[in-house]
Amino acid sequence: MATRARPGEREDALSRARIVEAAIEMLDGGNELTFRALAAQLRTGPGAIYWHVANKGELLAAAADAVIGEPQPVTDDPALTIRTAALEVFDAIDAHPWAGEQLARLSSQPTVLRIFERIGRQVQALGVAEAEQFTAASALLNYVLGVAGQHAAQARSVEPGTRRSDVLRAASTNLDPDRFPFIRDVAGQLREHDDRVQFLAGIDLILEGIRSRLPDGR
Amino acid sequence: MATRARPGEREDALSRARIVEAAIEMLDGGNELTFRALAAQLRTGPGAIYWHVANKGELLAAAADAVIGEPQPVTDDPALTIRTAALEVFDAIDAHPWAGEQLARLSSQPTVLRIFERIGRQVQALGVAEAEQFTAASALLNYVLGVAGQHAAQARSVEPGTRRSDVLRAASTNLDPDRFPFIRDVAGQLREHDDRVQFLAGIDLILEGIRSRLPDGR
DNA sequence: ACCTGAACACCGTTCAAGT
DNA sequence: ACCTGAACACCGTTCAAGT
Repeated sequence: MATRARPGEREDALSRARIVEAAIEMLDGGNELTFRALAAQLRTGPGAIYWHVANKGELLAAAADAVIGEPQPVTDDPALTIRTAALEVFDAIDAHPWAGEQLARLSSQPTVLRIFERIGRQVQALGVAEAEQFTAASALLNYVLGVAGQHAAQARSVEPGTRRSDVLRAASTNLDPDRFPFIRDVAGQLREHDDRVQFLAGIDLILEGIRSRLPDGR
Repeated sequence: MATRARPGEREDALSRARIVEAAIEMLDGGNELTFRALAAQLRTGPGAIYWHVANKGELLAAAADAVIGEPQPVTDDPALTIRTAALEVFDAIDAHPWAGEQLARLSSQPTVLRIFERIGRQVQALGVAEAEQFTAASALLNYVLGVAGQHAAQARSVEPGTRRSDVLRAASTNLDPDRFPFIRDVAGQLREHDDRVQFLAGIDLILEGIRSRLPDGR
């Protein structure tokens, strides 16, 4: 049996890490995650995976968690750190849209809590009053998760690389302009648009809301 | 055959409206939407449904759309209208968490575009500069969709009626306090918390960010 | 302890056949 | 035009049996 073993690639035993890695590869390839296909890829039976992973949901969560990554070091500018953290998440879901879908449908899972923690600490560093910290951090988190979900939805429905503004412009063409005047207007304005820049603009807007409530100025 | 026909309830022919209605009933009951179960409920075969609905995704989208509802009349206070519109969405996803999941994973679908349009028009009415309108409306929309997804995720994983703050407090107990100091802090502060009030506080925070950029003062 | 793969209990969807 | 329901091509998950 000619198993094409690439040089330096030992035929490791099955492990949670290898399973998650193979799952990520599969999802990144645009394929649906299936225990049968995954087992075939790992040259084993579907039952073997269940020794290392409880079920499909856990595997998807683990794959998303692996792809979101560990936090970057903080800077001494809390707002900058928040922007950086948010962009990290954006870049991760941009590279792995399926992870964006997971993020949006996971609640209080380690991955989301880690993002929340990271944002929350910087909210504290900004000097937000105790009573407002939860609101501020939640607003940022929910915005990020909302974008994650929309980004994933788009990746599913259009060709990769299509910008949100293009989708919106296309959608607005099919819309009754009398019922959707705003979308018509705004779609026209959106000539040059970068989803990443747009995402950051939203973060900055929320940060401005947070700042305007700060006890002392800035 | 004793079909228990309630008085005044004619045994209508199958229709898209009846199918969507039955689907909503099924989802509200906490059951998974299945073509077989739905067909049984409608006393027909699964194939019959396909004459009126293209596939499961379309049916879920139609059910979510039906449940989000038509916009309320606008007031002459744009901020108030935005708050009202946001609360309408929150109340709908609170009553039908499965619809929240759909919202979060649908992009540029009529339902989401309708919410976006509603928000966007009020953003214009607030006097936001043209170049900022898309950012402002997107920030609000993505926040709403993020909450929708989280709310749905929670409804799936805990008993109905559990508040986000309780989930967070429970989660924080299992968390390493050294790695999650913020969540630990904030979970402690969250004694009396209403998810609906909390949701609105986030909307107000973003609105404040929008206002702080207004050309003229308020 | 870990792996195998057949088997179980489902799915969404199609389609020939009916009315 | 609309409905029926068997059939197709899958799923996730379990579990007896192996090593």
